[in-house]
Amino acid sequence: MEDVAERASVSRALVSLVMNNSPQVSEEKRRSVLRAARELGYRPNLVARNLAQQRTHTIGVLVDDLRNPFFGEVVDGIEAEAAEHGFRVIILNGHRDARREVEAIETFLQLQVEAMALVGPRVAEDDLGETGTAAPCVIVATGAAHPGIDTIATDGRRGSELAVEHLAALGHTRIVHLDGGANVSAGERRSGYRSGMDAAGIGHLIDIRPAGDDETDALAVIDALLAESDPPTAIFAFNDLLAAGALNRLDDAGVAVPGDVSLIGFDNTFISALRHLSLSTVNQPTLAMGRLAVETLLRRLSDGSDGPVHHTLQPELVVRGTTGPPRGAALRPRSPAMTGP
Amino acid sequence: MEDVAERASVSRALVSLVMNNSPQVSEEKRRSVLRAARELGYRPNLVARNLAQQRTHTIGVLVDDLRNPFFGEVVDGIEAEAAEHGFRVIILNGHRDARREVEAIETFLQLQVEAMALVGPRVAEDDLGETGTAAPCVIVATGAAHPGIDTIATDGRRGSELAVEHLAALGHTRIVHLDGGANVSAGERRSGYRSGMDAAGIGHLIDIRPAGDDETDALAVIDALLAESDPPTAIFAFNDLLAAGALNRLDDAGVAVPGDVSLIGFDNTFISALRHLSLSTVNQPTLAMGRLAVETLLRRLSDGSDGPVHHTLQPELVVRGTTGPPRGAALRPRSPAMTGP
DNA sequence: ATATGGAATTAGAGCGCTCCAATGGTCTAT
DNA sequence: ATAGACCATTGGAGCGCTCTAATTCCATAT
Repeated sequence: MEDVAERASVSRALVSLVMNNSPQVSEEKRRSVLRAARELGYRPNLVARNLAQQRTHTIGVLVDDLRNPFFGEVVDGIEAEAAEHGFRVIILNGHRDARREVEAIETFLQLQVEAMALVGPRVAEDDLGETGTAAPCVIVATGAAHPGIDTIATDGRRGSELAVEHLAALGHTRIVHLDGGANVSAGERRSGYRSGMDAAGIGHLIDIRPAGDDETDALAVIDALLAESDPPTAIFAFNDLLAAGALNRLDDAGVAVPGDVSLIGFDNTFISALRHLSLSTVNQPTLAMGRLAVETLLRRLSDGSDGPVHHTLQPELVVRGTTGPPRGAALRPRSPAMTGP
Repeated sequence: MEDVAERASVSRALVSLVMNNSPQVSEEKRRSVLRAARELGYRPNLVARNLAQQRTHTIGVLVDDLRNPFFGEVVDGIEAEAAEHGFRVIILNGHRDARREVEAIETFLQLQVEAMALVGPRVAEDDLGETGTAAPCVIVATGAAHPGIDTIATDGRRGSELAVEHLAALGHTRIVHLDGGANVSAGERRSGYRSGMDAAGIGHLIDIRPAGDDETDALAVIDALLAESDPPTAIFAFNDLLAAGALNRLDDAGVAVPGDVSLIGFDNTFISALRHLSLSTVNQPTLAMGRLAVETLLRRLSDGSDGPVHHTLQPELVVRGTTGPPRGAALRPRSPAMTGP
């Protein structure tokens, strides 16, 4: 910078003004500074600038798992919105591990990010400690478990209800839920399953099986289900990956989907849209979630307003090829109105 | 830091030594500094440290597309290796767009990263300009197109040959290649397809159809193929996503896979492993690629050695459920030795 | 001519840290 | 007792930039 100033025969301060394209610098000097900069291959040092400004214009984004396309979509939304407001985004990987998440958050703070978005974190609110308050922080996609922090989430309860309603409307009653296990969103979806079953008048048939959130987690549960004397006619899986795993296993076992058993997932990742899988599922508005996350952070940044804000977006049912009426449903009346001879 | 020093009644310099856990500080002072730091909630400012040290211990990783699980796996390898060598990794998203990639690289340089790994970049070598030299830089997964820069890649040519060999050995001759289009790796895989066909003695049947690198890119091509009078008995797709799209379409059209047509992809993403798709494919050692990328960068960092290095890893054939002998192959001799009555 | 205001430019302190050279202290060898 | 070696500790300059307040310059008003 020194060199640029000298070559353009101006002061360092002027170079700074030009680099931040301040309006109050004469066209003439601006040109000569820019030329000098180009000739010298000058590149502003953001580290120094950040230190001097005491601002980084940076939002830290913690992603639970880079392999899960769902998170990629949310991050796309975050980046788009951040860019529109002059913020840069840097991404750190949580590796599906609460400990590494805490490390990543600490790194963000040391790097002086101005705000953080945690996408699908696994860390419990208590383990966040004062960390959550050291900079504005929003949790995306795993809302319910974090009452004390701003959150953006799809209504997992409602989403589950939609899934169950759909299955019940098709005539299913033996509907099993493959539970998300340790995943933070599991509780919410489970409770939605419960209330959905109750609402459909089949609360006495509630049947929850611990599984997980990964395609491999489905194998054992499906095997167990198939071995039972009265296997379910429909399965509601915690998420798409789990559903995909279940589909594998059902297929292996020669069980027709949706002929013998209907299957529905959650998330509407592009995987479920692959027509060969053609998985019925519940959509989360990923892009909107990302954008809303940034809006929320910016609001916190401008006014240090009060209590935590929880945004809940509405899920949507996506019916594809893995759900249908139970075998023999055509013979059974589906509603009282159709009971006649 | 000032405050911590005062509270522990030592100098600022000593606090610095403790924070970098230098060995030459007495146990007593160390303790009291750490206690003071804890009590004050002191957190070192990495921005300041980076500026003072003129080092950031950071590697910038540019990812082509956060939605593609393949890249996530490579990044996992990069992070693991980087961490072992005391480097932090920050990730920027290229959004499948060469312009945004160049911006991201510029950002990395301004942020003073010490090295960069570009994972699956779309930018051409020429458009990188002096950028590639401003810091050690390695290109991962799209080797062939960048002769002037260090690269880590799977041998796409060999991988394609493996795929074609496999199909030919099953008895296929009408093998069509769905080309990757604008994707930088397309050329290499195409040429492997060619040489594979030649080697199998069916060079005269070479048939390349422009498609793309995304599941949606397959639709039109498959429709066109099926409408022809002599449709292929086997398809080799540029990558798994494209293959998945093709599978969708074939399925829709009532074409049995592998009964009527065999299908093989490239990348071995977890999608292909979903047993319901059960896509035969060519594996790339993603983790190893990531680790090797970092090793290469570190080597450049330590000795400013000479010309560009190109690491080529070996691909592996992964046979799953979408490839089999062509219909009626049992009736046709597969090799001269079996021609007898 | 002198004062007044505004715009363009600059000097210089300061951001939070590291690192060098210098300091004081303790120990051993002469 | 003195020199030398060695250790823990410290002062202060400096990393590359920004930002405030001060300065210069010019046009306009008095």
